Amino acid sequence: MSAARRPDRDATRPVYVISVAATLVSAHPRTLRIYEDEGLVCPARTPTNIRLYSEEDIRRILWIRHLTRDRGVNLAGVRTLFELEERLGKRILEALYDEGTRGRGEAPPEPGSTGTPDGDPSPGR
Amino acid sequence: MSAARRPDRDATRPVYVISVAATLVSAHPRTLRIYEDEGLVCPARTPTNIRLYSEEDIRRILWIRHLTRDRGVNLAGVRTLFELEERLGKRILEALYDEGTRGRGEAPPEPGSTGTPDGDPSPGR
DNA sequence: CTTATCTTGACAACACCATTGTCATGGTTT
DNA sequence: AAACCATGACAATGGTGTTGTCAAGATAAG
Repeated sequence: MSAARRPDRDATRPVYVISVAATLVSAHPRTLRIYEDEGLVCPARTPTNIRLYSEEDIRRILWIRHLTRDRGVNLAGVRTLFELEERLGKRILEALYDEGTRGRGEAPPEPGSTGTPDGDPSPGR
Repeated sequence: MSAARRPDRDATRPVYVISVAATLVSAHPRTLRIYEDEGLVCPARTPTNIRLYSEEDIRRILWIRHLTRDRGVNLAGVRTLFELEERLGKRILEALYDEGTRGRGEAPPEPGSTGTPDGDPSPGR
């Protein structure tokens, strides 16, 4: 217990540099910078301007990858969905997964496929 | 029993053939057929298989036009947004509009009641 | 110091998508 | 008969997503 009081395990703590983050989400570092330019993810920076991604950032990117690759949504659509979620203050995206897994075996929750232990990109383990 | 609410003014009543509907939303009839193929709109059909669009269909198409043209969302994104809205059973898309109007005390969603002849949820045209 | 990795910015290739448009053949409406 | 609709096919245009590279400079770690 008391894991919630350990900042070194905080999901918001920035830890991964861009090359590691890119590996975690099976994307090119170039792609991650584009996501940032598009305002879809905002990794922290070291005092010397180096990007550091947190676990939350990774999960957010995995959502982007799922929406774009599995559902064919473009970045503008992802931005709209994120904006909607923030505006409603709810995890509305989870509703998409309930449908995907229950409706039919169309979209299994497995966006990553390069040995990533994380099979669930939904924010909220 | 019949016509208790003047069905001739029901927003769900199919009235417009495709050429008229296309004019109303400033799109090509070809585009409207694509929307239907993509499952984004489902106009009624006459017994002889002619498409007839209702006011609700028109408004739905205007949402598609707004999302695609003004926000750059692709059809897959529109489908996801519609799916999310249907799954949550709320008019979540209206939350996107508050951003454009910047009005906090916007008119509350009033489902089921189409008392106003024109709610005009469509983008400024 | 040397090496590897990071930064921004630009350029580009590849495949895919949205929209409009046309053509053809045939059914429907007026 | 004329005008419209249905389906299906084909294509052109412009845009997007992703990856990739090259450059020049800053930073981290050996």
